[in-house]
Amino acid sequence: MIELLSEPIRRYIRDKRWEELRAIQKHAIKHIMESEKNVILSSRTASGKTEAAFLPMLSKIDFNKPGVKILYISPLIALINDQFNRVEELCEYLDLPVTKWHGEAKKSAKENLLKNPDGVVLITPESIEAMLVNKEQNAIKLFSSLQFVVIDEIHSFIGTDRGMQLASLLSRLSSFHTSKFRVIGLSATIGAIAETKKLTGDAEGTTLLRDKAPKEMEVSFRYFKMEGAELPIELMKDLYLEVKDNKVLIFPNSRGRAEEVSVKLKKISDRLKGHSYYFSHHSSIDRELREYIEQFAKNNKRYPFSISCTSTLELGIDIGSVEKVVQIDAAHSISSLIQRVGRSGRREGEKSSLIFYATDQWNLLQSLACLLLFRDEFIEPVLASEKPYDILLHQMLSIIKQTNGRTPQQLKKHIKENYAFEHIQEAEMDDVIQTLVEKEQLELIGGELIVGVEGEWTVNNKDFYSVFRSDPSFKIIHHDKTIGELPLMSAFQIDENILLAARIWKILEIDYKAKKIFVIPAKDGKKPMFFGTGGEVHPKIREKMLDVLSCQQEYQELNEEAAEALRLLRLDFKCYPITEIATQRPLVAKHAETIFYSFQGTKINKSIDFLLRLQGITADYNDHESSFNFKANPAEVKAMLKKLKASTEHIDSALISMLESNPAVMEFSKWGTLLPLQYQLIILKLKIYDFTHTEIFLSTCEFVEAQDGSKD
DNA sequence: GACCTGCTGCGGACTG
Repeated sequence: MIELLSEPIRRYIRDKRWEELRAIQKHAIKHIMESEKNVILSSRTASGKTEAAFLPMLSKIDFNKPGVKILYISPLIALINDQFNRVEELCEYLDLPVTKWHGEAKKSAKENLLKNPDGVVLITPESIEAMLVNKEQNAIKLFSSLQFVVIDEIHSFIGTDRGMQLASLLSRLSSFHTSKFRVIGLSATIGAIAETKKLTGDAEGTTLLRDKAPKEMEVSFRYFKMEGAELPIELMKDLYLEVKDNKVLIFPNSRGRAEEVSVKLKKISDRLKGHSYYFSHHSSIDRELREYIEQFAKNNKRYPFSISCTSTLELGIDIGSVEKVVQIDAAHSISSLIQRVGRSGRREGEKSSLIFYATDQWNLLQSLACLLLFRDEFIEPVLASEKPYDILLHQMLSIIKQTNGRTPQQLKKHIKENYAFEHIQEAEMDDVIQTLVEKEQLELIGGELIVGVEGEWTVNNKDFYSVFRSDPSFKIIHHDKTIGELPLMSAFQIDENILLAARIWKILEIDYKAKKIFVIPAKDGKKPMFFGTGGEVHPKIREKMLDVLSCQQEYQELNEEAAEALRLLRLDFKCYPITEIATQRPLVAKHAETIFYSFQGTKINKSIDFLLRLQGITADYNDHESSFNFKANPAEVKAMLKKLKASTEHIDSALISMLESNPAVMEFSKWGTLLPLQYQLIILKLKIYDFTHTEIFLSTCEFVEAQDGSKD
């Protein structure tokens, strides 16, 4: 395969003394060198995907064409900085310049590139947006003869607003071109092949190359029942013994819990004279501090460490030799579990090691279901929206600013040529333009649309370039040093203690105007509170949970306490015999109450909850257990649930009045709040609810009641 | 019962 590569690249491989190319690299070289198609490369983390893409790309590019040759797009700045060194080392063999272009990159480097556009540019989607909006000329100068576009961690864009924005940006970049650039996508997990291919703009012209070679994995489950709000001390002691001599990542699912874990481990370690390398890593921790932790984990070979983190350490930079991954309570998705497991045993021949801690029966069941689906190679399928009206609105504003004004016809022509919006009709574009004019985001003057009075505020704000929302927060400061940022909330009080960056702090002073909180170290404290919107669990996970509950299979990975917890939960459901996992659901009568276990995904549960409220029926809905608790007998509950199906025709008007009375409902979509109500409705029904599958579920659902009749 | 991501241009003060 090496003979296909250019001489300088072969020299690079010789100098690196690689004995052999990896499987994904061989395939990538063949496909990139010998065809003109787009390519998606999928193989597990640390399998050399970056080289798999760059070795053949750099062999194939035409050096005689002017401008930047390869545009590498990454979802994270940290990843750009990490990849820069690898790509630069490779490009030195070709005398090809490599430039970082993101918000924190040096301005001088960007100016150099503009003077002499060439080589490889590493960029974020938001920086592309900013360049198009503010300096279209720069974008033309740099990017009008691109030969390759690389999208790293491509799965993180699929099915998201940011992915739609990226598709639109690629389409806008390609309009500067006379010839086509090829797209190369890189990922460790591909759950939605068709959607991933679509992101390139040419699904048919895209080949997926996948190396599925599995990694050996050791798994164990532990069970420690949590009473109250804090993790059980027994769990912490067990966890301490597990982590004290190893390099470990701990995923406890929330920032508050991450702080609780690192503070408590540190305390135990202090008492037992263990090491002190216990850290927390999440978005509220100051960037410099996070980088220090990443560098420590990456460069240190000798010392054990434990980093208690959120999804900040799921993607991106290689933090080196992690020996164990600990998951406390169920991960919210399989794809996230895959990324987390992939963080350990990254060296060739090393095993991955994964320990699950569950703090209640339902979390145990969900974790087990996730592991089984993971082994079945199931990944949540993600569907990109065919009608991303909110992203359309944002891109319309962006195009008008970029072009200094366009007639409505010209604007619509841009949109029609943009593959991100291929399913949106002209009449729908007219509606969005009209609402932008009504809200003075745009203004129609002399037949031309320009940025309106309100629009000036929108497009000239630095928050314009992203499609995701960011909330205001307070800086936490100790001795002029920023430790991190916490979301704005009234609960902050002087003398109160908070946990942040694996330490306890006492609040000295709050400066509301400057949004700063001054702190000093303290001895004891509580978790910081964070606000979230609630996780979304896929229906397949819930179905698997019901499957595990209904069968008699025993699992080697469960320790004694975990096995006992599962046995007891199975016992609770023993008299509700389920044989059809797809349709049968338990209806549990208890005293004067009846509990309906839907074993459905979060969207369907939310839809059922909404329909119940619409009927004026009160039921206590708990997504964690996927249950609805009614103050009624089973016969009444059955009748109520069957009747729900009939109420679906009133959904739209009910949702519209909800949007009218409470516009905050739409805040999950940054640009959606500017849309006309009927379009807000469509986005709401797609992103938060799923009435279509709810209706199917309710009409096929068979309620299973207690068989022995002994349950009252 | 959630998590994460990104950022221009300009004026003015300051540093070497």
